[in-house]
Formats: sequence, structure tokens, C-alpha cells
Amino acid sequence: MNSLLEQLNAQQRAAVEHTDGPLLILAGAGSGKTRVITYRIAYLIEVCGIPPENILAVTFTNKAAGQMRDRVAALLEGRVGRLPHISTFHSFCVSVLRRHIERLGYSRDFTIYDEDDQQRAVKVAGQELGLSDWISSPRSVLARISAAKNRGVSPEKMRDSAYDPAARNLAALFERYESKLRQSNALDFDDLLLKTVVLFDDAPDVAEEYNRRFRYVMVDEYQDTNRVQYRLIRQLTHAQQNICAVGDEDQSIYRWRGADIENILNFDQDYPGTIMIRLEQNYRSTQMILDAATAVVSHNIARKGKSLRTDRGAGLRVGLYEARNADEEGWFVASEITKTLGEDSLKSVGVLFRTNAQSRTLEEALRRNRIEYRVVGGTSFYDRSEIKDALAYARLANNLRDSSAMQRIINTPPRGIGQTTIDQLLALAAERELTLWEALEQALATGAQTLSNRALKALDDFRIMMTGLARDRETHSLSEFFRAVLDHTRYIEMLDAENTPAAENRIENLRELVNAAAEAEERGERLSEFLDHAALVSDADSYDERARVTLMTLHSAKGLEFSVVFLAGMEEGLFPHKLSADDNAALEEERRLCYVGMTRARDRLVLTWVRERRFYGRQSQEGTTPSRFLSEIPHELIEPLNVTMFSSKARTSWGSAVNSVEGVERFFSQRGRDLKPSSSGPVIPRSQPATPVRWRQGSKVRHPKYGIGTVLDSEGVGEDTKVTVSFPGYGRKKLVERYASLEKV
DNA sequence: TGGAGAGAGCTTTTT
DNA sequence: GCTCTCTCCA
Ligand SMILES: Nc1ncnc2c1ncn2[C@@H]1O[C@H](COP(=O)(O)OP(=O)(O)OP(=O)(O)O)[C@@H](O)[C@H]1O
Repeated sequence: MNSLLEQLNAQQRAAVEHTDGPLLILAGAGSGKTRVITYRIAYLIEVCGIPPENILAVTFTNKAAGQMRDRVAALLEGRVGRLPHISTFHSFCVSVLRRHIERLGYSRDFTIYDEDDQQRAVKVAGQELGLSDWISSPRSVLARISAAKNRGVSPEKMRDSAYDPAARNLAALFERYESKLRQSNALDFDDLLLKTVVLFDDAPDVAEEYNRRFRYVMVDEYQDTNRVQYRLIRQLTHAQQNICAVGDEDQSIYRWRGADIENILNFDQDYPGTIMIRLEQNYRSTQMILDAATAVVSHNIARKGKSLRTDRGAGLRVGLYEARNADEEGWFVASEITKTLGEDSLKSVGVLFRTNAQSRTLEEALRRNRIEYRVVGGTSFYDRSEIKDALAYARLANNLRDSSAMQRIINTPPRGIGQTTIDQLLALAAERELTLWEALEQALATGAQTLSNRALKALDDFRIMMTGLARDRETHSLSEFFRAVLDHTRYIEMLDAENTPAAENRIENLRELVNAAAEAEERGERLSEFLDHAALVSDADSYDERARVTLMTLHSAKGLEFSVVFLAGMEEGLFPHKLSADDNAALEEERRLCYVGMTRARDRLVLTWVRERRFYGRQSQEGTTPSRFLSEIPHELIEPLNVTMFSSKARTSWGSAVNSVEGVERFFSQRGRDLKPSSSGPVIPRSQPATPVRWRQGSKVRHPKYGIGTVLDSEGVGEDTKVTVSFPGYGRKKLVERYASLEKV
């Protein structure tokens, strides 16, 4: 009990013991903010005797929520049966809405629309309004709709303040999009938050209920709350004011999706009597790392500044490596990881980057060096098309009004319902303000003349099948239901017929889905809960602390820590990203992102940048410039690592000269590009004169994943030969002989 | 209607 | 390099 407090420093303890009244913890990276929340929850339960169900802790990601849940459980050591409600903003809102959304005129089995669904809805809205041509990309329209929602702007408000045609078009689309979603009984991600706020406004009794229930509310990463989340927290705490918010203004990295740093800066005005506690001891990083990170973020003008110290000792300087291209960057990172894990196989390594596109090259390098790794984010299990299809069937069976799900699968597998037929249904739906399902029923009932008999038959078969599945949903267990879906829709049959390794892979994934359903069933989940889970746990390959090596974007890394961190792609245009270049506030956000990334490291931090980086595969950008963030780190904190690539003789003669970023650059400009790979490190592949004999153009080859394909081209010799092959269903692939295990047929 | 093949455009970051 | 979209043909 008291041992809880013993594991905290004086300020942290003060924060934990201050249980009642508003509390704000504003502190830098690695100072134990999250730890305070965790201990505070345990303290409230164990020492103050607060029932767990009266405590709510909100985080931004599932990853963070899961970690916090685990830590609280570990602190309580099973002495308390139930755990407090620890969840993300979004899943908290879903749990509220699943109970009370009827008050807003939706039904409780509402569907959560993902990005695909949203795009489909925008496109349909555009078609109905005759604005299809005006929409340059549905994504940008959606981004603006989302921004409006996060600011709490309704379609009506947008329309009333629209003075030019473009703004009026946008407002019209927004309005139609909203009515499409409502008609489909669907909410998008932003709605989950927004509708909860509206619900609490419109139904004060419900708001009261939650205020009474959650006597203690904790919010992690408060600096990244947007306006809607802010209002939600206010609503939840207005009665008791027992709120504990923690955050760090230097780690605010979600301004672009509406996060408002004013929320944390004005906290004491919102909650009179706020106690503010600052934590100034960093427990994570060495002095070198901390100094380097602080130096970078100090370049932000709009910043209060705070002090942070560490007892962890000076540590190693921040490594800096300049690579010729992204491949070499990958090889370098891989060889360093091999070295690191060779010294201590229990170390954790984080490989962080600005954009998801960087991931593939790095992954490839790790794979080739047989390093096990995990990727957080990116395409998750639930993003795969076959899984989405299966879930779309389930969604439609669950909610026949879900037009987006229906549009997705009405002709997958192909069942003779082509684009013309679908267009007619859509037109009918638009004309009579029907859902797609209702349009189908009406078309069948009235025997719409414009549709061929063959099309009508296909539609009727589809209707009968879906009605059957809707019934199965009620009579079958969750896993049986999914089996029925795959069976009755002949989805597996379609994949079987393809008879390719990829199709088998997809069948395997679908089996996995059935397994997941069976597990959910054991936990007592219903279909709608299962679907919520699939919609909300988007980074499904959630962070596994046991994994030695983890790849992810800087944004995903927030809140985590690694013994060794690689920050790849430190180049102007990439980081800071070129799209932030002419907006000072955006640039400062990039700099904070850099601070977040650097402070993830406990013992060692290595920054890498690349001289020539390819974008979209082809266009090679001529000569990149190292990121400005690199030059913002004092030279004495940097250790140039390229030196190790040369003989020890070269190192001594150049040693002092390269002890700076400029020095490294000068060094390489004088030396040219003839880097010699170090003898211990992995071999850098280099292209060789083309003498193609082994892979004749037009010959057939077999690939374990893509099946049989036709050779289009090959370059290089021996094991390094790169063969370009066209695989039916996959298109063109460039494969390196050594890794691809190609077989001649 | 649907498959294959070719071409265009695209990527910042996430719940 | 990848994916969505268009076009052509059975
Ligand atoms: N009093 C303490 N004694 C020992 N270790 C501590 C203490 N406080 C925090 N730590 C350790 O310091 C590290 C950082 O803590 P935590 O993740 O809670 O910080 P944070 O402020 O939330 O960090 P960030 O904002 O950078 O994500 C963790 O490994 C944690 O266990």
C-alpha cells in the first residue's frame, strides 16, 4: 500500500495523493506522467477505497489504454476483482452510445463507418448532388468535413457562413453526407465523439448518470485533445471536478486533426482551484539524449520552456549516419541492430520514421538480415480486403440500412449484379430517399422495367441470401455465423477457384477471422461488440512490449520507450515534411514530433539521413538536404557514425574533422561516394553489369506467394539478379533472385 | 457483365 | 511502387 508511494518521487507522490479537486500535471518527456496516472488509479482503489467502477481513465490509443490496464492490474496484483474503466476516447463514446443513442434518433445497432465507408458516402453524396466532377478527391472533402466536425461546426452552420460557391458546395456535400450516414444508421469516427457530446447536452439526465458514476476522471496526453474531446471531458466532470489531466505542451503533435493546445494551457481557468504539479526529473533518457532533444525543441518560438534533469548519467552521444540511399540506410540500421542485440539480446529497439512509406524499405533490410521485428500501425488485419468483405456482410446482416457495407459486397463474389444495376439502385435510392437495401426491395417488388430479368433474378438471390444471414445472426453463435457468411456467400469458394497461393493466404486470414469470432464468443461478445472492436482497434498489430524490434511512425511512438531508438529519414522535405514547410505552426509541430521521437530513447539514439531518396518508386530526387533538426543539435552531442565504415587509419586522420554535421558532409563530398562496407556489417548490394541468361524474357516462373508469372526483364548476375515478373492478379513485381526463391517452370 | 491489361495519380501524421 | 480507374473484348 505505502509501497505504492515509495516508488514515486516527491512531486509524483503529491500528485497521487491529491485525489480530490482539479489537478494538472504539466511535465516533460519521461518524467513519469503516465506512471502517475497509473499509480493514482491504484491509490484511489487501494488506499482511498474508491470502487473501480467509479474511476475513468481516458487515453488516445488502444495501445496506451491496454498498457495502462496491464500496469494497473499488476499494481493491484489481483486484490481487486474489477478494473476501472480505462479506454480510448472513442471506445468510451461507443460504450455510451450503444446504451443511449436512441435518444438521438439512431438505433442502438448503429454501424461505425471507417475511412472507406466515408469515402463511399462522399462519392454517393457527390453523385446525388451532381457535384461528382467538382470533387477533386473524396479524401480532401472528408478532411474538411472532419475538420468541421472537430471544431463542432454543423452542416447548417457551414452553409450559413458559406459565401463563395466552393464553400457552398462543400456545405451541401457535408449536409448530404450527414443525411446519408443517418439514413444508414451509421456514425463515422468523429461522430462517435460528437454525438456523445450532443447526447450529454440534449439528455442532461444521461450526463448526470455518467457524472455520478465516474467520480474520478483521468486524461492522459491532454495536450492533444480537440475541441470535442475537451467538451466531453467538461461534461463528464462538471459535477464533481475530480479531474486529473496530464500532458506536455512540447509533445502536442495532433494539431492537424484539431487538437488545441489551449485546452491544456487554459486548464486552470476552466477548473478554478486547480493544483498544478510539475515533474522535473526524467527517468528515461541519458543526459546526452535529453540535452539533444531539448536543444531541438528549444528552437520553437511559441514555447514556455521547462527544466528537466536526469540521473541516468551522460551516456553515449547521439549517433548520426549519412546513407547514400534508403536501401543503405536500411542496411545500416539492420547492422546496428544486429550489433546491439548481439551485445544484449534483451534490449528493445524502436525504428521510427515520419511517413508510413518509409517502412517497407526498412522492413526489407531487417528481413534480409534475419532480424525479427514488428510493425505497429500500417495495414492491420482488419484492413485486409477479404476481412473487410466478410465484416461488410456481417455489418449488413446486423444493420440492413448499412448502405456502404452493401455497396461493398453486393457483387463480391461476382453474382451478376454489375455497375449498371447498382447505379440504377443508387438512383432509385436517391430519388425516393431510400437506403440501398430498401431500393433493392422496391425494385424487386415493382419489377422495375429498366432492369433485365437476369439482373432482377440476381438481386432476388442476393436478397434471399442476406435475409438468411440476418436470421443466422440471431440463431447462430458468433463463430458459426461467420462460417455461415463465408459459406452462403460462396466467398471461400471464389478464392478456392482462384487456386493461387495468395488466395490461399486470404482463406487463411478468413479462418483467422472465424477464430477471432470464436474467441470473442468466449468472452461473451455479441456481433455488434465484435464489429466495434474491429472498427476501433485499427492498429491491430498492437504494440507488444516483448518484441525486440518495433517499427512505427513517430506519431505511433508517442508514450512508448525503447532502449535504442533509430530515427530514420532525417531530411528536409521528409522531416520536417514538405507540406509543413510554409506554415510556421506546422513546422513547430514537426519539431515537437522530433522531440517526441528523440525522447523515446533510454540509452542510445541514432539519427540517419539519406542523400538520395526515391519518391513513388521512380523519380529520384536530386540530392536531399539534411533535416534542419540535425543542425539544431549541438555538435558536441553528436557522434558521426560513417567513420566506422572506413579503415581505422582513415578514422584517425579524419576523426576530428568529421566531428560535426558539416564535417561529415565535407568529408563525403571530398571522398566521393565510394563507401566501403565494413567487414563486420552486412554487404551492401550493388548492381552489376547485366548479362541476363538465367531468366529469359517471356519464360514462366513460379513464386511461393504470387504463383506463376511471366518474366519481363532481368538485370544483374548471380544471386543479385533482379528479375521483373508479371503475375496475374498482382501485376509487375521486381524480385531479387537471392531472396525470392523463384523456380523455373 | 466481368476479367485482363494499361495508365494515372498518389502519401504526411490517426482514432 | 502501389492502387484505383478506365478501356477493351469475350
Ligand atoms: N519515480 C520513478 N522511479 C523510477 N522510475 C520511474 C519513476 N517515474 C517514472 N519512471 C520511469 O520513467 C519512464 C517514463 O515514465 P512515463 O512513461 O510515465 O513518463 P511520461 O511522462 O508519461 O513520458 P512521455 O511523456 O515521454 O511519454 C518509465 O520507464 C517509468 O517507469
